[in-house]
Amino acid sequence: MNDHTIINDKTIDRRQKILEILYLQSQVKVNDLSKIFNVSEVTIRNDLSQLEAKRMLIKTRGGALKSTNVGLDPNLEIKKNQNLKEKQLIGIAASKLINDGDTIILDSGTTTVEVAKNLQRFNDLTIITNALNIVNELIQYPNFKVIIPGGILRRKSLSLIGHSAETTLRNYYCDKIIMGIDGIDVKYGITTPNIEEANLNKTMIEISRELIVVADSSKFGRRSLAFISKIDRIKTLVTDKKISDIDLKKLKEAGVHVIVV
Amino acid sequence: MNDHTIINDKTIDRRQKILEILYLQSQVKVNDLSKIFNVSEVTIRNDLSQLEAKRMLIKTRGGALKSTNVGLDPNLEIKKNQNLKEKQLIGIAASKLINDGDTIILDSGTTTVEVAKNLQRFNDLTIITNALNIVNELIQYPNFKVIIPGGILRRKSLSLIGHSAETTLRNYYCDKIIMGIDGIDVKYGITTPNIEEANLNKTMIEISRELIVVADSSKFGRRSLAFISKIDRIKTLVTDKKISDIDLKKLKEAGVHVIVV
DNA sequence: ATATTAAAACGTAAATATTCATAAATTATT
DNA sequence: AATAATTTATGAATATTTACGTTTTAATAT
Repeated sequence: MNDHTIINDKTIDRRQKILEILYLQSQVKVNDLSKIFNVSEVTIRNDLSQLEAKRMLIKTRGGALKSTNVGLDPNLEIKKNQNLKEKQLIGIAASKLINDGDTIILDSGTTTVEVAKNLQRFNDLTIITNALNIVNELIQYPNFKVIIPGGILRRKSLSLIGHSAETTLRNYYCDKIIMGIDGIDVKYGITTPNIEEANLNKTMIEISRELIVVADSSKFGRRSLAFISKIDRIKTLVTDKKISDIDLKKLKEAGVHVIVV
Repeated sequence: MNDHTIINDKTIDRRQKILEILYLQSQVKVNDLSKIFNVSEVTIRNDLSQLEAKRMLIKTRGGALKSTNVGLDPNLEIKKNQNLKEKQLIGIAASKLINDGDTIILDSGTTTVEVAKNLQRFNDLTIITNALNIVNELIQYPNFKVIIPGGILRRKSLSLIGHSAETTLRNYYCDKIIMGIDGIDVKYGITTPNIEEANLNKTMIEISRELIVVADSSKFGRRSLAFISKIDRIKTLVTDKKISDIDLKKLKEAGVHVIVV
């Protein structure tokens, strides 16, 4: 496959790269890796054994395959980017639903970050967000008014939650809310794993005229702990083309405008 | 680890340079650094351990990698920062004024960031801050309760200001506020260039039992636009040894406890 | 189909090299 | 003199390669 060698004497770094290659190509071979990193095959086997012991891959004869339960390991940055391309397309499409002058809420989440990255064309937006990684993106737009309701830091989602956040939010009324969610089920509605986050989301929806949901197709059929809203409250849903025909049909029946990218 | 470690100039310089090299090259090796700085590998390993404890890098066998910082803007750390060495020493000294269990306000500013970097030894702190770069540091301490009053983003200081911030703040009462300022004059008091920021600072002082000011010596004799407080409200001031004897004398006469690093 | 066989991949162990953690001794620094 | 910072020294842990015998695979002959 690839002849040229990467010079690298860092064991940990090599193992990280092995994982990256594995995630790009779904499988790796011992002899390939040996050539790529310019180390003996025994070393590569040793690497694969170590990684297998940490359940980050499954060894096979001649190489290794992706682990099935990698999703359980929160440290894997790689997984975060798995549907990145879909999320980027969704982000671009969702940004087109915004008009200059709008007041919008940008909810926390990796998909909504992609929306925040695509706001260059606007001159005048007021954006309310409780997610610090969204704020980080918004800093680049010098003219936007950025309002952070505040609250108690939730590290896992880098968002601010709690009673005071909800109280502050009720002082505002918005044109649109763009919300990322953890699960969407055409029957049960949209859900998220954290109860407090769900409460905040409910408040956000209440103070917004229009609910836009961004969700890649992997979120469909998934049902998380905390309920946020029924499907028919959604005005527009932006997702990718891997959505099933059945889901698509049911969404349209519920009056949801679906944009597929 | 020692709670009362005082770090000298050379060490701080070397560690800062290690970080700079790390950010330029994405990885550093123990043996390279040992040659570059002409110190033993044990010293370098010690440096890397200290920096890892502050979540500024990740140690690997043979060296270190960039921290997979989940925070907001890791590259800003290396940004040019005047009097950095003094501020680092002030930050370490000021952190010793905090007790486990305290509720404190950490104001925005480059010196207060240095305080936030030195809170490893605490198990239980509640920290109220309106500065996003401070929050960025606080993310690393999993047990601290971090409260952000919220407000409108002021990009220049990465802080949140406005009426709602002040309203929310008045719900709290704190043991200590650690405040960074722009100017301090023994006659006129402490000042800052932004009026809204000054208003917020006044509120912060009102809800705090104890005012601690951190200010490197370059701030003395400087008078900014907006007044924050008189000198005698300050309980403790932490500054560096370039402070003049006259200033030092007058501060002590006003009842301010001065810590010189 | 079944047996045979060569190539590929494997595991294991021994030898070597690196890197590490630790503690005691030494050298600044205050 | 006391505290920090650093170095030296040492044994432990980890990483890597080479070597060698075994197992698996897959192609070929029976």
